[in-house]
Amino acid sequence: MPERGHRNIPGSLKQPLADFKVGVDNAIFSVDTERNRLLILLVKRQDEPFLGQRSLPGTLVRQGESLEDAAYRILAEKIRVENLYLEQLYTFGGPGRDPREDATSYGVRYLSVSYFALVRFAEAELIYQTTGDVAWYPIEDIPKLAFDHERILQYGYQRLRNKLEYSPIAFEVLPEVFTLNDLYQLYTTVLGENFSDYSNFRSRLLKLGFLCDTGIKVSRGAGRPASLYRFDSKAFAPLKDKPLVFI
Amino acid sequence: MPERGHRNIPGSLKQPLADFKVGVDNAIFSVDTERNRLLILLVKRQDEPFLGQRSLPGTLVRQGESLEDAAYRILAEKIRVENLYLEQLYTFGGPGRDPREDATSYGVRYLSVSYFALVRFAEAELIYQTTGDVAWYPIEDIPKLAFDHERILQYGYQRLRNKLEYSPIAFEVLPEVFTLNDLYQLYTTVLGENFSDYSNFRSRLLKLGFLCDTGIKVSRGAGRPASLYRFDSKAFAPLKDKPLVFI
DNA sequence: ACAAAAGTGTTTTTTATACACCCATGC
DNA sequence: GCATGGGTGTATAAAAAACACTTTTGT
Repeated sequence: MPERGHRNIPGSLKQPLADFKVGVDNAIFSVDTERNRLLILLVKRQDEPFLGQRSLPGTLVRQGESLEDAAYRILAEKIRVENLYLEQLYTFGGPGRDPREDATSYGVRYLSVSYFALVRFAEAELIYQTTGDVAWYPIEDIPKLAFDHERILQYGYQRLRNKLEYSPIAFEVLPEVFTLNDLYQLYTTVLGENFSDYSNFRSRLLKLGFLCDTGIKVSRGAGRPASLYRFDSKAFAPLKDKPLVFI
Repeated sequence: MPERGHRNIPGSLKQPLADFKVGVDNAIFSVDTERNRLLILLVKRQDEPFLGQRSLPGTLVRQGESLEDAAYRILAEKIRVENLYLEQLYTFGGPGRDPREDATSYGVRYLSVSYFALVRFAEAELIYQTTGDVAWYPIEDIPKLAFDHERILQYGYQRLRNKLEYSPIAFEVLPEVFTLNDLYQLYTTVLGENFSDYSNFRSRLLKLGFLCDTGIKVSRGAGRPASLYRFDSKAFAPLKDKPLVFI
């Protein structure tokens, strides 16, 4: 998703360097397996610009702070969570992406390094300053967002779907033990209903050998009780860096 | 490849914002199909810090210039090329990654947005200021690089191998028409000898249906003349966004 | 007993892998 | 005519996809 435009700057053989503030914006995803919904965390902006509008949780990088530090800091301000997966997403830095930039006088620029995160929904606890300033939104029902955050969100959604197919991020976000149906629900919620048959999904994953049956059965309403499984990261290690597909 | 460390800043509840200069560094790859070598473009630094040392071609972003603009600008300063593939790679921005930063006084920070590029070797023409300031280096024989550029290079190399497997970047970098052996050589050079049998590689690619035989034969020394093929981007379009593997 | 959810197995189709072999040219 | 690289085909193994069926629970 490259940034286009601005290929030619009028009359600038030795334009002076731009000064930047660097922001970090997080696309934090979560899967509500109960209601089968993919959720994204949005905040209501408390400052100008875009005051009152929704945006991804973001912050500006402070002195002495790394990009990832800043990503963790803003995450921790909005949500309490034990388990999460976080990685860098993309950097958006074209001129004019932030209204605080003065278009004419070449003032300070605002660059955004975006991060992608996946958190465990059940244990995630939102931190409110005022009610409604932080909330989960289902991915199919996103309001208009501040800045270029819709683009970041779409980019993150794409990343989530890709990652799910070839890396074990699902286990970062499921409880310690889970049923194979929990796992399947997570996949269907993100990738859609017809990504795979349950029984094929099941046998493929078990054959890979990094899910171990705890022997414990759990009954959820009617039907036969399901086995609880655990992700065995030791057994997974040799599969790392292999061309691996889960679905 | 997340950046670690600096999780806790001593006594900083409201540290002031950091000011940044933003650099763009390009990992520009090329494949010399004649000599079967994967090459990376390096420059000899003309300024402090790391004066005289090799580095990826990089530049600082100027006023009014987008990140991608800057990437194209520095590329165009070092190399003349008609066809290329370019995409953003990763952003490195931890404190202390550039010696120009004053570690104690919290001066301006230097952030690097890296770009990955693949260019057509045969038509790429290096632009010298002084002889030897720009040169191709085989990937197995890289000197010590300035800044954290070794890390960027490794990250780019990984990206190249991944991209080659599931996206048609090879055709951006091959001549307009090419033999299937040219294509195969390119793949083996980047991915290693035993990634696939030639005849299987061949039939898989032809079955995908986006390579069309021009009918023209070309003879290279001894042996039966080979057909020249052309990449048909129209025929490829429907395969886009499909889980597609070339090798 | 029967619906509901879990789990197993079987059949068919497709794809991957490893080769053997034929073809057209230069020398 | 034979070495050299180009190109085709086949036999086997493995994986993907579709789906029928059994098991164990709650009601």
